[in-house]
Amino acid sequence: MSKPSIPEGTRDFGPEQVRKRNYIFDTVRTVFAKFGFQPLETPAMENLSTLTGKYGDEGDKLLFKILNNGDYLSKADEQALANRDSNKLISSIAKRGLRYDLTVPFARYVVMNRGTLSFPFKRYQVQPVWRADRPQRGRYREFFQCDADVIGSESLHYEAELAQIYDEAFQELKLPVTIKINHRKVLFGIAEAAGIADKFMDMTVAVDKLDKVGIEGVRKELSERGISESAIDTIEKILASPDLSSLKPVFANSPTGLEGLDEIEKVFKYLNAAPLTNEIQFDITLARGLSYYTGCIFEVIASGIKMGSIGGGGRYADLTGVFGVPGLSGVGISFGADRIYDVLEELNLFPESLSESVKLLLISFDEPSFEYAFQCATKLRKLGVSTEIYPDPGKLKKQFEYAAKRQIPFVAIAGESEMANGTLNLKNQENGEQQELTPEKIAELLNA
RNA sequence: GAGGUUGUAGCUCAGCAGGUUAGAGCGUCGGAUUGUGGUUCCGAAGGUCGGGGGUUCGAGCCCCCUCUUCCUCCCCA
Repeated sequence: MSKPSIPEGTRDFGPEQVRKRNYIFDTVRTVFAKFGFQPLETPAMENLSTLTGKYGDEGDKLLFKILNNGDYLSKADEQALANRDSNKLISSIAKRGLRYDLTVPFARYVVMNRGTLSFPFKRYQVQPVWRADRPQRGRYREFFQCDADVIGSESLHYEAELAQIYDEAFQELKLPVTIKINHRKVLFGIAEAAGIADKFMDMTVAVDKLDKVGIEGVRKELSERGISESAIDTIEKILASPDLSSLKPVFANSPTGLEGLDEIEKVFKYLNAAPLTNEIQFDITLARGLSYYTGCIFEVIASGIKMGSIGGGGRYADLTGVFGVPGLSGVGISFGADRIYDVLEELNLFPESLSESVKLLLISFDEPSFEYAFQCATKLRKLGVSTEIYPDPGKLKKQFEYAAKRQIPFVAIAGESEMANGTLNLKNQENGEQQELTPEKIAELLNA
């Protein structure tokens, strides 16, 4: 028997970690609810047909597939098996997969329940997703996303509201961030202005790396992707003027690009009326999520720390279309809870109060006083005090040490004299003050 | 998925061209202290040296495979 282990890229969460994670989830959920989003949960596994083809070729590779139950090989594609063609074999031996994000399952849900939903439908969802990526810092194979999406409206004020949600949530978490915004039509506008609309994808992938590899790196990659020198020069010129108004003349011949600029301007107009705490900036190099985004796109970066994006989102004009219901435009954002956790931990931003679990520990000397303490514990819990009783009566030193290690703020001694008086000797572990009180008085004091 | 990297006590790490019973600090447990904690002192427990195979008289150390960690690419939260 070998030592037990857990799969690559997964983690256990101890009591302290769960408390901290819940702090993030609760914060985000509260903000979502305040903006009128309703909770939704979907299964960990989806039919593979729901998931494949939604995230691009890369995404399909990163999907976890679930092997069919039973004698799955009896129904396997003989030819694919003989040819060792894994890709072709999959559909015949796996019909389900683990969810890769929350947006596609949401779209699937909307389509299945379109008859009963009233639009625009706003939902939030906090659940784990799985990706067969190679794990790294801030990158896990199982991680939680906290999504808020609204489907069934093209109103740009939702883009502004989602930016406000980011702003408010990170303000609550005391984590300074930069919210980046761009528009896929603006990206398309660049390609159009450079006369390489057919190479739009290649251009976007390259341009996205500007802050990482610099302009020379981008030029090199554009060139490698078969884009002409003159087009590259145009692109460079556009990238060098990443100001909304200065882009308008450049996009004179790109109606799509102008449309994108207009939409971003409108979002900014809404936001100007109610300034955000965190910085929001237009970033013309921001690409992300090419699979289904069509309008505004967002990304959130934590300030002052090296970590990938901790949030992202955007508008997808027709995600439900692939499930047979076209014409429903949606927009949504996602919080990467695990990365936010890592950042908060590294910057020491979790509140102290999270470590406090039980408020009171009862300790005793012998069987009679233990029985008395047990009764007191029952009474105190009824009065709303989270109480624990030390299981082995006897040496006080040991029991006090337990309280100290567990960081329990109050200890109450149940001894002979206390038993006689119907009281407990309550000690404040922080300042050492001690007083003899009835359980009722103690509850009153600790609940205050 | 490609390349690199890491793995010794619960935790952080030592370890000698390959040479007998693998060490330290912290933590844990017991005692000094039989109604009072995070200090001090004393003592103890705890290791298939990630796992499997190989080379060797002999492997924690060398070779192969595998798992895991972190990193770069890809991509993303």
